[in-house]
Amino acid sequence: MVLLVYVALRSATLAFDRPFTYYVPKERVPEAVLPGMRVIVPFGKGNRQTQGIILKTEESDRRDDIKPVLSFLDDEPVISPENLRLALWMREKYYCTCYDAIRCFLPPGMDLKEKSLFAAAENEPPEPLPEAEGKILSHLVENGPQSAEALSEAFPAENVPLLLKKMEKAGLVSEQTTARPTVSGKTVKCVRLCEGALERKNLTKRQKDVVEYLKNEDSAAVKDVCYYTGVSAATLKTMEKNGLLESFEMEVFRPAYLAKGEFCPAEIVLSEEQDQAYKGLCGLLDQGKPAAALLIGVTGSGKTLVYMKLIEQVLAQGKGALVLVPEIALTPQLLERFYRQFGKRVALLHSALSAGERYDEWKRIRSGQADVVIGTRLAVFAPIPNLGLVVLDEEQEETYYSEQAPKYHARDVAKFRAVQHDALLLLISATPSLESMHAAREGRYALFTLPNRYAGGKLPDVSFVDMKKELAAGRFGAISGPLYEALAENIENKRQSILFLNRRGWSRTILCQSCGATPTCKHCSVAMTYHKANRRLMCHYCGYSEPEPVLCPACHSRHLSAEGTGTQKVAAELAELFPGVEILRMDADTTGGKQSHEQILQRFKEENIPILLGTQMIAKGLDFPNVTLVGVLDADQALFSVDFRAREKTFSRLTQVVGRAGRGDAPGRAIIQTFQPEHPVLLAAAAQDYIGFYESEIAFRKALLYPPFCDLLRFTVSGETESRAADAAAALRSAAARSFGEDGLIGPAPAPIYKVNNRYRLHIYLKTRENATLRSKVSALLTVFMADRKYRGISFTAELNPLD
DNA sequence: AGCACGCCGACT
DNA sequence: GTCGGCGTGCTC
Repeated sequence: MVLLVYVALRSATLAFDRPFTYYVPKERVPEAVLPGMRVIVPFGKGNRQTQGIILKTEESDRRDDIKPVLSFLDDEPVISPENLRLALWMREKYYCTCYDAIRCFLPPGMDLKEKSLFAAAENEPPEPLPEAEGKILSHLVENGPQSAEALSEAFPAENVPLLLKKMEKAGLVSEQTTARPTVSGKTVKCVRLCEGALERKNLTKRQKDVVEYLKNEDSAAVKDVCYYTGVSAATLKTMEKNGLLESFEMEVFRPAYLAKGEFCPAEIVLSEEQDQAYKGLCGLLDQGKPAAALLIGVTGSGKTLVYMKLIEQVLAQGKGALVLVPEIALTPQLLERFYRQFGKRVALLHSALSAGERYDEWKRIRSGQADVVIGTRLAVFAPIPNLGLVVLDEEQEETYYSEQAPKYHARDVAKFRAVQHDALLLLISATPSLESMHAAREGRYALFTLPNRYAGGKLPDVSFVDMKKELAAGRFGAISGPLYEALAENIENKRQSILFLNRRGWSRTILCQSCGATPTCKHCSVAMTYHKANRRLMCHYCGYSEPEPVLCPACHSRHLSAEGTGTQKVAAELAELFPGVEILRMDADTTGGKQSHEQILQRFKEENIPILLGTQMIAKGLDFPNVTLVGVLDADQALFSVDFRAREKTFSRLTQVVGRAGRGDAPGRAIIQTFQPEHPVLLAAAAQDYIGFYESEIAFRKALLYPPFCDLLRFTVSGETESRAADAAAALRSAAARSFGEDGLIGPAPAPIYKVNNRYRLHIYLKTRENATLRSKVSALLTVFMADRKYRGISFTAELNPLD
């Protein structure tokens, strides 16, 4: 009898991702061999060592060709059996490999990357040794074990991989695989110039740029040098080798917003309305079976208090709570409140933490020391042993959807976990997603509403300015007449105003004044973003960058200007309209380096600066009592999108923005500039009429069969050659038609951003209903195409209900 | 994906 | 005669 383990491999791809069986040797084995432990196993013809996770163990007397586990990386599981089950569910739902799903549950330092080193063997080499092999051997003796890459670099003239294989067979070298963390700790790699580097001749153009940059800097982080000079890290490595640079590790410090509040819990007192919601939610909590609830509360209705009190209840029951927020950097006040109320029981998880910090928090959570976990979407995987409550604040936010594999939605994962633990899932929003509200209407979620602002605060008066009329009256500026009046009045009264550009990002680009051309990325079909800090054009899709052009690349005109969301332009206009009035700008230029969001907002609050100008990014979670005017400069931007969620997004953003005014005792007002003042979505947002918006939008979705009335499955096909990608997509469509029928099948069509990173991308959509049969058919389809040699270099992915 | 095996062309 | 090209098949 032997102990067999079924292992999910890190190096597996979707095309052959299945459990592989290994036997457990008798020696050097932990006391108990359990699912969830990491192991190193030999894989493939060459028995290259790879990491895996044990999914299942089994006693057996099988004696066929099974390989042994080489080593165990843990003496206890790093992932619980429930979470292992959740990972398997994710694999099926998100069409990712098993290990991709498991990786989500591990702190980054625990996802080990295999690295193999070659060492010279002990035994004497035979005398007639080919010259190349001799060179490598003495190099290994002198410098110790080396990776194949390092050896290739040292001997560029030789075919190193081949030689190594030969030498290994001959017993001249041995390969050792070690597992190393993929991320290092809290340090950052820096470089400085070596002495005499300035006098050195024969430098390449790139090297000269680096020297030029470092001359003034003393030392700088590698990633900064790359950013500002546009060279790659490889260039710096070469320079280090040539004695131009020296590198060292420098400690990095915690970001300021992690400053923790004092622990001084206070009794949470609820208003009658809040208390009603609270009591209802407590009822769901106590019934000992999974429950889901949707809490709708207008901005400023005190939703946070309700769930904080609920968390106290959960903790009293000896269970843990998980709170997800869309973006940690925008919620410093919330964090402070949590630390004040729950002290050391709070753990924080988000991607800006260093690997070490994340690991520390992970351990505190797993051991039960921290049982109130707050974080962004990745916190949904926190190893809370006894989960009682999961809260998704601002549940409609897109940041809960992961853009990288596995492309999960934190809401779905949270739902699964809540069911597993008999816990309560609480979704919170002023403007819930159509999906969630629909579920509430159908009775799948309990529904609670907080219709009034806390402490009697009133919603702002909202008025529209028709920009068509402004244009007709010969006013072409970004600030309309009525908005100007209102701003002037507010300045007069020493009140504060916030102006929003209703756009998503805050990028700027270069526009030629002569021919209207905009530089686009060489590798992607998108406009390059202008970065003032390094005076370069950068592509946000592939990272390519080039210096700011002097001449228009299309017509060679000298008349180039920076264009974009235009906060800068609007700021200039405001400065002209209101001479001497300070205007605080929050955009890519002002938040890039030293000044964070939080610092700008703090200045705005403390120094009572009259006007804050930014994109809608800044609308989240702000609470400034002295802000009595909110202006939206271009409300209809997003409405023109082809995306069927465009109306929903616009409504949600605008509602949020309008809610920023009048949070104190003074009444607030909002002025919305638009070319379509009669647009129903804008009218509904102005009235903060979520239900009205919901009713009309849900009718639309039903009529045209969009989610939540169907599931939208999207295949993405991409490849480096346009025609091959198109052929593959056409073939996939035919195959899809054979397995699902022609009904509801759309495409292939080029993706909205057709080319990314030199890959042409096509989409195929399928309007369907998701179930186990569909999932397995989709998996089978992907597997067939990915394994097909004809489509080498073409990638195939599938996503359910993507958000873009 | 990565790796070995295998069957054909151009070199010592 | 061998080195090495990349087509094919498999991975416990």
